Amino acid sequence: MGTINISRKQQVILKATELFKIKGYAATSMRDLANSLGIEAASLYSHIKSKEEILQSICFGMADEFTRALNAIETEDIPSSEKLQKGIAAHTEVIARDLDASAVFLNEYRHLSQPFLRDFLLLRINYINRFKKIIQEGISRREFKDMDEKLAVMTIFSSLNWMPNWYNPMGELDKKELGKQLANLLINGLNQKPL
Amino acid sequence: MGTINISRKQQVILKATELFKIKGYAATSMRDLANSLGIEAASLYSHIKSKEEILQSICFGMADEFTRALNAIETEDIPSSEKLQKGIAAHTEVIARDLDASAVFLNEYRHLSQPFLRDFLLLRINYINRFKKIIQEGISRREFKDMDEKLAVMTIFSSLNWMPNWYNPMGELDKKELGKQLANLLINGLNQKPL
DNA sequence: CCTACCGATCGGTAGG
DNA sequence: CCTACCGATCGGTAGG
Repeated sequence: MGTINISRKQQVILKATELFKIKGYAATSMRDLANSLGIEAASLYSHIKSKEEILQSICFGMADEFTRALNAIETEDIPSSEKLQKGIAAHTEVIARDLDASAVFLNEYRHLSQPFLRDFLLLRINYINRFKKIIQEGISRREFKDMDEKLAVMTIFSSLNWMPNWYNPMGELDKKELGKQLANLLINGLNQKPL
Repeated sequence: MGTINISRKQQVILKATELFKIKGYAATSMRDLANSLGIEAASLYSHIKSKEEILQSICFGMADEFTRALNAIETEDIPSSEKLQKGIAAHTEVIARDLDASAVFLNEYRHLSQPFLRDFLLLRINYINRFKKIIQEGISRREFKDMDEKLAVMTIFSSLNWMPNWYNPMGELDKKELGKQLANLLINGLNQKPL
């Protein structure tokens, strides 16, 4: 339970996150993971209880990050478009901070066993509903156009959640700028504003 | 090679598509597939050569559908926003026509072995670049706002490609309306137009 | 962190 | 489409 053990466990989880992203959870074996850490497969089990425990810690850890990022924004008394813009920026920030873990969170959660899968899906639906409320509010205030709410919220999430598949943090677009441009594109569209 | 064999092979691929979507390619065993067809695992091999052959036929079949849907649109002499709107509608139509195969195409292609993976990725990058050109054209004509092109094209694709995760063809939003609303949201944004 | 090993399951073949 | 079976690999344990 000393510092060394804790740190080693984190190394294991970090490397597993990387492999789960690249190959997928099911196609990543404990031997793959052990090899890329330079140890034997059996040795992993002095750090973690099971393969799934790693997936659980990634999925629920990220769920917690997303949830907390939204907490501050939700109750502010500002226009819906500003609230949405801040929500998008917060979500983008969490993803950009850890692209590998985000990819696993987004694509591999389905390999959680019960009751973890059920719990995870509840957290996710709650989070989505909080964004949905912001959009509904904006529509009822006639700030946003009157459109299918599910389509609007899913379009926003999909745009944000595809990021791990293309965003290069070393590229010319930095995290802050990315969040701003994404929010602007979704709220104001691709077309030039009329003068 | 009679009609019965061909039809049975299609049944196998159809059921495999469904399972690959739900459980993922790696986590779906040939015994899972055989069981859900009511036969023994070994019997599958009189219809298909290997597990991966199924994945190949799904991935390359869908790639072909997407490519062909775009062909007619590209060369029309119309405003960029109209071209983009038609491209989005065509892409949406292909996805909505087969949500399961689309999900496999989008998420499971990475389990293709070489040289299939390489070929697949080439087809995909070509397709994305065709959309990118439409956007670049619109920006240079000052029809679209001046923004990061990669971000714009990735945002559009992500919105379209998330559909298999949420769209219910039995719901209140029909395919045509979906394509229209998606294109409208991406091109004009969520905000109300100023009067 | 290792050696040695477990029962279960994998994709696939032989032969009918 | 089946029975019978293959070698390889899986996640994980015992014991040190």
